[in-house]
Amino acid sequence: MERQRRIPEATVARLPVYLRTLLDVQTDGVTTISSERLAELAGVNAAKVRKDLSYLGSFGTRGVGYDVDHLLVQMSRELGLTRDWPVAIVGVGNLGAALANYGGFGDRGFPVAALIDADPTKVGTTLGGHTIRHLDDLPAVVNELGIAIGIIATPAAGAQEVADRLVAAGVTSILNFAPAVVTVPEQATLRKVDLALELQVLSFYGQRDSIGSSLREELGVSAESTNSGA
Amino acid sequence: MERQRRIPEATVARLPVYLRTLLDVQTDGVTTISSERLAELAGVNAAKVRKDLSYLGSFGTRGVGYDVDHLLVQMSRELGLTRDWPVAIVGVGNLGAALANYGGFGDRGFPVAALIDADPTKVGTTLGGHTIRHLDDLPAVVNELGIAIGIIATPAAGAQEVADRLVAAGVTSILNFAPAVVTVPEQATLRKVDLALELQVLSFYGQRDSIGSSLREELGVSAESTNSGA
DNA sequence: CCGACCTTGTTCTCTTGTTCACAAAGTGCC
DNA sequence: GGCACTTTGTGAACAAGAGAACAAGGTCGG
Repeated sequence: MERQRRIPEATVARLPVYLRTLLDVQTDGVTTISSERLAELAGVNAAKVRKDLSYLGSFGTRGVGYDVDHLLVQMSRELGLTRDWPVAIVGVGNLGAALANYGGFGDRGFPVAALIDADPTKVGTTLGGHTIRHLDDLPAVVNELGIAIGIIATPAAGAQEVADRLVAAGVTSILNFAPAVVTVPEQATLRKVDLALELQVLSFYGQRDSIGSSLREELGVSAESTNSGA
Repeated sequence: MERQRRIPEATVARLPVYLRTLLDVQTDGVTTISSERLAELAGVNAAKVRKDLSYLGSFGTRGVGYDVDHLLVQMSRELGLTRDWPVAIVGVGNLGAALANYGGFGDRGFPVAALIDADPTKVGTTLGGHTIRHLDDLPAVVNELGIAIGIIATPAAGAQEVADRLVAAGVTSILNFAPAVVTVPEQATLRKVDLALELQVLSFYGQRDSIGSSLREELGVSAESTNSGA
């Protein structure tokens, strides 16, 4: 009987939410948690929680719930959080600098290990304890520091080239902040954070609501409406 | 024959990508574009592009393609980008300050109109041309400045309260950067940007790849692997 | 004016994801 | 030890989304 190790993408994206929730309740001294409670705290459906957790092969106890510590161990292991993943930030402009200074990464297993930029006037300067290296040095930097994840924080125009260079240097996990469509070969994993997109989506639903409410004002009808996201 | 005005959520999230792509090609002087080409530039499937665009009721011309200008007008209208959406950033820490200074919002119809914080030592100070106001002033600020969108950039602990206050003040579009689960009433729209989550998802797939490649090394097999996101 | 060619719009099928509902399994009181 | 109660794990129904395929509609050269 072979282990069914194919975790759906949607589930993978929820595991970090469960993880964070579990860390919270663990801090509060909770040792056991039901799918119902976890669902409530994580903002999802209880059945979904159970199904998601079942992919981990992690067993809860019927009539009781899940052991928080055990679940955390399983989940951390599955997510690969038992080791550090050194991150390189490419593009030290406004956003890149903010990310470099953020600091919220290191304690969570994603230490910022390198800052990269293509601007010669920036190269050599220091930020948050790191000397900015030139984009051309990327392969060396990746090698020296064991970079596992690349964060693209360049303007849109440079994003694809940076992605290509990252992949060429052996970095197969990339997080793109640039407002541009970037593609990577199948071996690599790319995720994106797109501020403008998020705002425009909000605009879309906001407009709906506005139309709705002005209509409602006119008609004197009570509200009812859209929800999405989180 | 009633207009079929229900645009799927997945489509809504792609419209901004098409929009950006179309603006790019428009700059290059392109006046007509086929679904095939648009799909290539936007990194999606051509059939998906056609289906998405058909929701706009926007007609292309068979044998020719879509008129870029016309498509842009339709799309901007549908996304509600014909007006400005003043944004309030709540939480002027590292991230909040970076967002305030970013500036990439204003020119795209999302002017940062207010900065809010709960820390009395920050209130009254100026950043990027805005005086930081106290969280308690939120209702007044929203009213005065016509705030349409709230960005939560506080620590996790304060996020839910800020969301509640935003909604209470009449802001129904919220973008949450705090690493916390936040819920809003149905009338409101919430979207989230979760750095830690993205990195952990990359970690998950990265680990797979690593396992895969060490396995491949051992076995001398050629590569094949996971891709997700963008 | 016709025919070859192109590209859209849409239907159909398949896959992925969500939710319900319930049997199986364990706890703890009496 | 047995029984009432709780909660998991999962099968099955349902919903949403992706992609292939193709007919309908339009262009353009001759």
